Amino acid sequence: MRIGELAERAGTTTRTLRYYESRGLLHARRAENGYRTYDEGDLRLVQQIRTLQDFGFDLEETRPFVDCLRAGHPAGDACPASLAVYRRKLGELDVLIEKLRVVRTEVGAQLARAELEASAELPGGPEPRCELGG
Amino acid sequence: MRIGELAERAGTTTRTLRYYESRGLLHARRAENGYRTYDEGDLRLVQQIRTLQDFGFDLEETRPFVDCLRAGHPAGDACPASLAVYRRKLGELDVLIEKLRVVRTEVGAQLARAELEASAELPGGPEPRCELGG
DNA sequence: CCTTGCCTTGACGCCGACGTCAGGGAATAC
DNA sequence: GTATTCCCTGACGTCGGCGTCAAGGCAAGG
Repeated sequence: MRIGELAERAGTTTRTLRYYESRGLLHARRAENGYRTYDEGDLRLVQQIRTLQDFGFDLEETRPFVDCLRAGHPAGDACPASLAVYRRKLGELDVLIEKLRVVRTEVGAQLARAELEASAELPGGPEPRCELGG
Repeated sequence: MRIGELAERAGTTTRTLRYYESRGLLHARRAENGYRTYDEGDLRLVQQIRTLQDFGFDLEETRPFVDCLRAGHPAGDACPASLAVYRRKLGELDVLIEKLRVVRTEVGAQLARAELEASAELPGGPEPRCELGG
Protein backbone atom coordinates (compact mmCIF):
# COMPACT_ATOMS: atom_id res chain seq x y z
CA MET A 1 0.00 0.00 0.00
CA ARG A 2 1.04 3.61 -0.44
CA ILE A 3 1.45 6.31 2.19
CA GLY A 4 -2.07 7.69 1.87
CA GLU A 5 -3.71 4.36 2.53
CA LEU A 6 -1.38 3.58 5.42
CA ALA A 7 -2.13 6.95 6.96
CA GLU A 8 -5.85 6.43 6.66
CA ARG A 9 -5.79 2.89 8.03
CA ALA A 10 -3.57 3.96 10.93
CA GLY A 11 -5.73 6.98 11.67
CA THR A 12 -3.01 9.52 11.07
CA THR A 13 -1.59 11.71 8.30
CA THR A 14 0.99 11.29 5.58
CA ARG A 15 2.96 14.09 7.14
CA THR A 16 3.20 12.14 10.38
CA LEU A 17 4.39 8.99 8.59
CA ARG A 18 7.10 10.91 6.75
CA TYR A 19 8.09 12.43 10.06
CA TYR A 20 8.40 8.96 11.61
CA GLU A 21 10.57 7.97 8.67
CA SER A 22 12.77 11.03 9.16
CA ARG A 23 13.19 9.95 12.78
CA GLY A 24 14.23 6.48 11.67
CA LEU A 25 11.17 4.74 13.09
CA LEU A 26 9.64 3.74 9.78
CA HIS A 27 11.47 2.44 6.71
CA ALA A 28 9.65 2.49 3.39
CA ARG A 29 10.38 0.44 0.30
CA ARG A 30 10.11 2.42 -2.91
CA ALA A 31 8.12 1.65 -6.03
CA GLU A 32 9.66 2.28 -9.44
CA ASN A 33 8.10 5.71 -9.61
CA GLY A 34 9.59 6.67 -6.24
CA TYR A 35 6.40 6.22 -4.22
CA ARG A 36 6.76 4.80 -0.71
CA THR A 37 5.37 1.29 -0.35
CA TYR A 38 4.25 -0.36 2.89
CA ASP A 39 2.92 -3.74 4.06
CA GLU A 40 0.75 -4.98 6.91
CA GLY A 41 3.78 -5.16 9.20
CA ASP A 42 4.30 -1.45 8.76
CA LEU A 43 0.68 -0.87 9.68
CA ARG A 44 1.08 -2.79 12.95
CA LEU A 45 4.24 -0.83 13.59
CA VAL A 46 2.50 2.50 13.16
CA GLN A 47 -0.40 1.32 15.30
CA GLN A 48 2.08 0.41 18.03
CA ILE A 49 3.60 3.88 17.90
CA ARG A 50 0.17 5.52 18.03
CA THR A 51 -0.93 3.47 21.01
CA LEU A 52 2.15 4.44 22.96
CA GLN A 53 1.79 8.08 21.94
CA ASP A 54 -1.74 8.01 23.30
CA PHE A 55 -0.23 6.83 26.59
CA GLY A 56 1.98 9.91 26.57
CA PHE A 57 5.18 8.21 25.41
CA ASP A 58 7.32 10.44 23.27
CA LEU A 59 8.64 9.19 19.96
CA GLU A 60 12.07 8.14 21.23
CA GLU A 61 10.41 5.97 23.85
CA THR A 62 8.57 4.03 21.18
CA ARG A 63 11.80 3.04 19.44
CA PRO A 64 12.44 -0.16 21.43
CA PHE A 65 8.92 -1.35 20.61
CA VAL A 66 9.44 -0.61 16.94
CA ASP A 67 12.80 -2.39 16.91
CA CYS A 68 11.19 -5.33 18.67
CA LEU A 69 8.47 -5.63 16.06
CA ARG A 70 10.95 -5.36 13.24
CA ALA A 71 13.06 -8.08 14.84
CA GLY A 72 10.16 -10.40 14.12
CA HIS A 73 8.45 -10.54 17.48
CA PRO A 74 4.67 -10.68 17.32
CA ALA A 75 4.33 -7.89 19.90
CA GLY A 76 6.35 -4.71 20.35
CA ASP A 77 6.63 -5.30 24.08
CA ALA A 78 8.07 -8.80 23.77
CA CYS A 79 11.61 -7.49 24.26
CA PRO A 80 13.43 -6.53 27.49
CA ALA A 81 14.13 -3.01 26.26
CA SER A 82 10.42 -2.41 25.83
CA LEU A 83 9.67 -3.71 29.31
CA ALA A 84 12.31 -1.36 30.66
CA VAL A 85 10.51 1.55 29.02
CA TYR A 86 7.21 0.38 30.54
CA ARG A 87 8.77 0.28 33.99
CA ARG A 88 10.45 3.64 33.65
CA LYS A 89 7.20 5.14 32.43
CA LEU A 90 5.30 3.69 35.37
CA GLY A 91 7.76 5.36 37.71
CA GLU A 92 7.42 8.67 35.91
CA LEU A 93 3.65 8.41 36.00
CA ASP A 94 3.67 7.74 39.73
CA VAL A 95 5.89 10.74 40.37
CA LEU A 96 3.83 12.97 38.11
CA ILE A 97 0.50 11.88 39.53
CA GLU A 98 1.69 12.41 43.07
CA LYS A 99 3.03 15.84 42.19
CA LEU A 100 -0.27 16.80 40.62
CA ARG A 101 -2.14 15.51 43.65
CA VAL A 102 -0.04 17.75 45.87
CA VAL A 103 -0.66 20.72 43.61
CA ARG A 104 -4.37 19.93 43.53
CA THR A 105 -4.44 19.92 47.32
CA GLU A 106 -2.54 23.19 47.55
CA VAL A 107 -4.67 24.96 44.96
CA GLY A 108 -7.79 23.66 46.70
CA ALA A 109 -6.52 25.03 50.00
CA GLN A 110 -5.74 28.41 48.43
CA LEU A 111 -9.21 28.55 46.93
CA ALA A 112 -10.86 27.69 50.24
CA ARG A 113 -8.84 30.30 52.09
CA ALA A 114 -9.47 32.99 49.49
CA GLU A 115 -13.20 32.24 49.51
CA LEU A 116 -13.25 32.50 53.30
CA GLU A 117 -11.50 35.84 53.26
CA ALA A 118 -13.81 37.10 50.55
CA SER A 119 -16.93 36.14 52.47
CA ALA A 120 -15.47 37.70 55.61
CA GLU A 121 -15.00 41.04 53.90
CA LEU A 122 -18.25 41.27 52.02
CA PRO A 123 -20.71 41.47 54.94
CA GLY A 124 -19.36 44.81 56.06
CA GLY A 125 -15.67 44.65 56.72
CA PRO A 126 -13.28 47.34 55.55
CA GLU A 127 -13.26 47.44 51.79
CA PRO A 128 -9.86 47.03 50.17
CA ARG A 129 -8.81 50.36 48.77
CA CYS A 130 -6.60 50.91 45.81
CA GLU A 131 -3.27 51.83 47.33
CA LEU A 132 -1.38 52.32 44.12
CA GLY A 133 -2.31 55.46 42.31
CA GLY A 134 -3.46 54.85 38.75
CA MET B 1 15.60 48.48 42.88
CA ARG B 2 16.85 47.58 39.43
CA ILE B 3 16.11 44.51 37.38
CA GLY B 4 19.09 42.48 38.53
CA GLU B 5 18.20 42.82 42.20
CA LEU B 6 14.53 42.06 41.56
CA ALA B 7 15.49 38.97 39.62
CA GLU B 8 17.75 37.75 42.38
CA ARG B 9 15.25 38.43 45.16
CA ALA B 10 12.49 36.73 43.18
CA GLY B 11 14.66 33.77 42.33
CA THR B 12 14.50 34.25 38.61
CA THR B 13 16.39 35.93 35.77
CA THR B 14 16.39 39.37 34.19
CA ARG B 15 15.38 37.77 30.91
CA THR B 16 12.28 36.36 32.53
CA LEU B 17 11.31 39.73 34.02
CA ARG B 18 11.70 41.45 30.66
CA TYR B 19 9.60 38.68 29.16
CA TYR B 20 6.86 39.30 31.74
CA GLU B 21 7.00 42.97 30.82
CA SER B 22 6.68 42.14 27.12
CA ARG B 23 3.57 40.11 28.00
CA GLY B 24 2.13 43.07 29.88
CA LEU B 25 2.32 41.45 33.30
CA LEU B 26 4.99 43.70 34.74
CA HIS B 27 5.27 47.45 34.27
CA ALA B 28 8.57 49.13 35.08
CA ARG B 29 9.23 52.75 35.87
CA ARG B 30 12.36 54.07 34.24
CA ALA B 31 15.27 55.90 35.83
CA GLU B 32 16.83 58.88 34.04
CA ASN B 33 19.41 56.63 32.43
CA GLY B 34 16.73 54.34 31.05
CA TYR B 35 17.17 51.58 33.63
CA ARG B 36 14.05 49.78 34.81
CA THR B 37 13.11 50.57 38.41
CA TYR B 38 10.97 48.40 40.69
CA ASP B 39 9.53 48.53 44.21
CA GLU B 40 8.45 45.98 46.81
CA GLY B 41 5.03 45.71 45.23
CA ASP B 42 6.64 44.52 42.02
CA LEU B 43 8.54 41.90 43.99
CA ARG B 44 5.30 40.54 45.49
CA LEU B 45 3.81 40.55 42.04
CA VAL B 46 6.64 38.50 40.58
CA GLN B 47 6.51 36.14 43.54
CA GLN B 48 2.80 35.65 42.89
CA ILE B 49 3.49 34.78 39.27
CA ARG B 50 6.26 32.36 40.21
CA THR B 51 4.09 30.59 42.78
CA LEU B 52 1.35 30.05 40.23
CA GLN B 53 3.86 28.92 37.61
CA ASP B 54 5.13 26.33 40.07
CA PHE B 55 1.55 25.10 40.28
CA GLY B 56 1.57 24.65 36.53
CA PHE B 57 -0.41 27.77 35.65
CA ASP B 58 0.62 29.29 32.37
CA LEU B 59 1.39 32.98 32.17
CA GLU B 60 -2.00 34.08 30.90
CA GLU B 61 -3.65 32.38 33.85
CA THR B 62 -1.63 34.49 36.25
CA ARG B 63 -2.93 37.73 34.76
CA PRO B 64 -6.05 38.03 36.96
CA PHE B 65 -3.87 37.61 40.05
CA VAL B 66 -1.48 40.28 38.82
CA ASP B 67 -4.33 42.64 38.01
CA CYS B 68 -5.79 42.00 41.44
CA LEU B 69 -2.55 42.87 43.18
CA ARG B 70 -2.13 46.00 41.12
CA ALA B 71 -5.68 47.03 41.97
CA GLY B 72 -4.46 47.37 45.53
CA HIS B 73 -5.64 44.14 47.03
CA PRO B 74 -3.26 42.62 49.57
CA ALA B 75 -3.50 39.20 47.90
CA GLY B 76 -3.62 38.25 44.24
CA ASP B 77 -6.47 35.85 44.86
CA ALA B 78 -8.74 38.38 46.55
CA CYS B 79 -10.65 38.99 43.33
CA PRO B 80 -13.42 36.91 41.71
CA ALA B 81 -11.49 36.49 38.47
CA SER B 82 -8.65 34.85 40.38
CA LEU B 83 -11.04 32.51 42.16
CA ALA B 84 -12.49 31.54 38.80
CA VAL B 85 -9.01 30.59 37.61
CA TYR B 86 -8.48 28.53 40.77
CA ARG B 87 -11.72 26.66 40.14
CA ARG B 88 -11.04 26.08 36.49
CA LYS B 89 -7.57 24.81 37.34
CA LEU B 90 -8.94 22.44 39.92
CA GLY B 91 -11.22 20.96 37.29
CA GLU B 92 -8.37 20.63 34.84
CA LEU B 93 -6.21 18.98 37.48
CA ASP B 94 -8.94 16.48 38.32
CA VAL B 95 -9.38 15.57 34.67
CA LEU B 96 -5.65 15.28 34.09
CA ILE B 97 -4.99 13.25 37.23
CA GLU B 98 -7.79 10.85 36.37
CA LYS B 99 -6.52 10.50 32.83
CA LEU B 100 -3.03 9.75 34.08
CA ARG B 101 -4.41 7.22 36.55
CA VAL B 102 -6.14 5.42 33.70
CA VAL B 103 -2.96 5.43 31.65
CA ARG B 104 -0.96 4.21 34.63
CA THR B 105 -3.37 1.32 35.05
CA GLU B 106 -3.23 0.43 31.37
CA VAL B 107 0.54 0.59 31.18
CA GLY B 108 0.78 -1.49 34.32
CA ALA B 109 -1.52 -4.08 32.78
CA GLN B 110 0.51 -4.15 29.58
CA LEU B 111 3.70 -4.63 31.56
CA ALA B 112 2.21 -7.47 33.61
CA ARG B 113 0.92 -9.20 30.49
CA ALA B 114 4.20 -8.80 28.63
CA GLU B 115 6.15 -10.11 31.61
CA LEU B 116 3.87 -13.12 31.80
CA GLU B 117 4.31 -13.92 28.15
CA ALA B 118 8.05 -13.48 28.41
CA SER B 119 8.31 -15.89 31.35
CA ALA B 120 6.07 -18.35 29.53
CA GLU B 121 8.34 -18.44 26.53
CA LEU B 122 11.69 -18.60 28.25
CA PRO B 123 11.44 -22.02 29.98
CA GLY B 124 11.32 -23.92 26.71
CA GLY B 125 8.52 -22.69 24.52
CA PRO B 126 8.99 -22.02 20.81
CA GLU B 127 11.43 -19.20 20.36
CA PRO B 128 10.13 -16.25 18.39
CA ARG B 129 11.70 -16.33 14.98
CA CYS B 130 12.42 -13.36 12.79
CA GLU B 131 9.62 -13.37 10.26
CA LEU B 132 10.73 -10.34 8.33
CA GLY B 133 13.78 -10.87 6.24
CA GLY B 134 16.61 -8.49 7.12
C1' DC C 1 -4.75 17.45 -24.15
C1' DC C 2 -6.60 18.52 -19.67
C1' DT C 3 -8.04 17.71 -15.15
C1' DT C 4 -7.97 15.36 -10.86
C1' DG C 5 -5.80 13.16 -7.23
C1' DC C 6 -2.25 10.92 -5.55
C1' DC C 7 2.73 11.25 -4.72
C1' DT C 8 7.65 13.64 -4.17
C1' DT C 9 11.12 16.93 -1.55
C1' DG C 10 12.09 21.12 0.89
C1' DA C 11 11.27 24.47 4.00
C1' DC C 12 8.96 27.65 7.06
C1' DG C 13 5.27 28.09 10.95
C1' DC C 14 3.49 26.99 15.48
C1' DC C 15 3.30 26.96 20.69
C1' DG C 16 5.40 28.59 25.63
C1' DA C 17 8.74 30.40 28.33
C1' DC C 18 12.31 31.70 28.17
C1' DG C 19 18.19 31.09 26.91
C1' DT C 20 21.73 33.22 24.64
C1' DC C 21 24.30 36.11 21.78
C1' DA C 22 25.41 40.69 19.49
C1' DG C 23 26.51 45.33 19.98
C1' DG C 24 26.48 49.12 22.71
C1' DG C 25 25.57 52.62 26.90
C1' DA C 26 26.15 53.73 32.04
C1' DA C 27 28.08 53.77 36.68
C1' DT C 28 31.72 52.64 39.83
C1' DA C 29 36.52 51.41 41.34
C1' DC C 30 41.26 52.05 40.64
C1' DG D 1 42.35 55.95 31.02
C1' DT D 2 40.56 51.36 31.80
C1' DA D 3 38.51 47.44 33.78
C1' DT D 4 34.36 45.61 35.68
C1' DT D 5 29.74 45.08 36.21
C1' DC D 6 25.68 46.46 35.70
C1' DC D 7 22.04 47.88 32.15
C1' DC D 8 19.71 48.48 27.27
C1' DT D 9 17.36 46.63 22.68
C1' DG D 10 16.87 43.31 19.10
C1' DA D 11 16.78 39.03 17.37
C1' DC D 12 17.64 34.22 16.71
C1' DG D 13 17.68 29.35 19.09
C1' DT D 14 15.39 25.67 21.82
C1' DC D 15 12.17 21.52 22.22
C1' DG D 16 8.31 17.97 19.97
C1' DG D 17 5.37 16.70 16.75
C1' DC D 18 3.78 17.70 13.47
C1' DG D 19 0.68 21.52 10.00
C1' DT D 20 0.91 23.84 5.89
C1' DC D 21 2.47 25.75 1.74
C1' DA D 22 5.41 25.65 -2.62
C1' DA D 23 6.57 23.59 -6.81
C1' DG D 24 6.56 19.89 -9.29
C1' DG D 25 6.16 14.53 -11.01
C1' DC D 26 3.04 10.50 -12.13
C1' DA D 27 -1.21 7.83 -13.25
C1' DA D 28 -5.94 7.42 -14.71
C1' DG D 29 -10.35 9.12 -16.67
C1' DG D 30 -12.75 11.65 -20.21
